[in-house]
Amino acid sequence: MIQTTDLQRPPSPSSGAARMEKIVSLCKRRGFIFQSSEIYGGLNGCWDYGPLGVELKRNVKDYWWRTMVRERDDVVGMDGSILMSRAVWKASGHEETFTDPMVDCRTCKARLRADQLPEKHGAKQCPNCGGKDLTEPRAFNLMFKTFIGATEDENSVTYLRPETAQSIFVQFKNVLDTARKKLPFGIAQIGKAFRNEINPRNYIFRSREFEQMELEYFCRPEQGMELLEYWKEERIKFYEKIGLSREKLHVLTVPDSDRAFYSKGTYDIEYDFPFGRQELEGVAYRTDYDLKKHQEASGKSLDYFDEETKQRFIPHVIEPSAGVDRTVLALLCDAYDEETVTDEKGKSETRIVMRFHPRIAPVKVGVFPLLKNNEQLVSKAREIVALLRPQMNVFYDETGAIGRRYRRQDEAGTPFGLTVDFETFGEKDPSLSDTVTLRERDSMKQERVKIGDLLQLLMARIA
RNA sequence: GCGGGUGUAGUUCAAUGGUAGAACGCCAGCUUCCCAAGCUGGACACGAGGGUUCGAUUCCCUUCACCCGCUCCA
Repeated sequence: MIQTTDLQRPPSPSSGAARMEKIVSLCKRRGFIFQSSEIYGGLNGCWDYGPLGVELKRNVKDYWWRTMVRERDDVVGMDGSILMSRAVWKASGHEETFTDPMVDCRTCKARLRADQLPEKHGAKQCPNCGGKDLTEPRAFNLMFKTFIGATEDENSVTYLRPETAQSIFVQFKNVLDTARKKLPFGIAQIGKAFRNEINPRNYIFRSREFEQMELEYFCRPEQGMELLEYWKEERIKFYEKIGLSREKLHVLTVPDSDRAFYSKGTYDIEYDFPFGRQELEGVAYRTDYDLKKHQEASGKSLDYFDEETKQRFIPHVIEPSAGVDRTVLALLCDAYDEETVTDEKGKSETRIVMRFHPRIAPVKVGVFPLLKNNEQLVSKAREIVALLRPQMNVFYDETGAIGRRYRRQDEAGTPFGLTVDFETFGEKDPSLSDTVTLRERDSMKQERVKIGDLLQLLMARIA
């Protein structure tokens, strides 16, 4: 059998490592992402966003919020605290599930629950290989434990939230009472969550502090499966609209055996990262599990009364839960491109371009006076910056040759560049007065545009 | 957490048991400069701690971080 190139096949992790290194290097060099606490040697699993990274990330969150909350009648937002009563985590099952003492078998490397190890002749034994060389048991909980108040005792314990979802469930009644929504409706939230991962890996993909964009969409039980499909489709559209390649997006139907016991169906939306195909978002049908748990534990009714049918029941919920940082990483990986450009003299070089969709690009337009030592050029360029700045993120740059400034913006992923030159003042051709060069990032093509038309033209291309 | 690898400027690399070089990038200046041009000048690095040594960026130990493979992964 002849092996052919399969374009659908995810990239192999080995070839992806080199690509990831380039992306990581660019992110540092251009100010997208830095290692947390870097001057002290770094902190495992934590990352900081620099000037460009924070703009990119903010654009992702803003677009999510706009399309998931503001442009919909049936979704409202909230912003919960990161610290919550320990009772929340007891009720949700998080505290119990993740406090098992674990041991490692040094022989076969298996990780085992210390309380479930078989004993032989008084010694604990590995059920996999029979080995007796085991590490000391360690309490292993993915939640970061902390203490509230002055005393550090058992009564003051709580955790940093490992997911944002619980504050939505816990505030379900308050939102229902104040937002005057009828089923089906959703509550959305964007916020930080924390998990003490054993082994953070793959740059910002799995980190210990991360941000989630979650929607809990409440419905009648009989609507659940249909809405699960609906949200899966909506969420794929979202990733396409922020510019991710459709062919790198995949939907995994999570098999019954891998699903949480309370879930009646889960889809994972995956992306082909350079290090392999990995989850961006889970869309899970969580039934009435969460609200029921909190109703039981708190003793407060969390049911819904349907005026039309006179029925009282606990709503079911569909949860599209997306990772912000993972989405940013996917955008960075998708946008990164190298191309060979050859100038008139036949000299070839590599151009690195971040081909972000203009909608999420950190900077929308760069404005450049052709020369910085010419008062006329500089002040006109400043005027254009002032004109555009109220509507979009503009970057002004006057240092170095014009080509250099274009290339800098290529690496930042800025889709448009505007250059003020002597033609702007109609020196040679009066018909060109009050026009500037508009340079397009991806094609490097240039066109001449009237300053008066700039705002409208750029807004149309960015939207 | 286990095994392997790697830590030198912003980035990519070099050299060395005797106080670190380059390229690109960055900053300043000159040039009616449209795709990283040229010239001049400039700033910036041995991840951290300990040990051996007269002397350690170099050798050893520890630690931190990153990468790869396991493991883990609501």
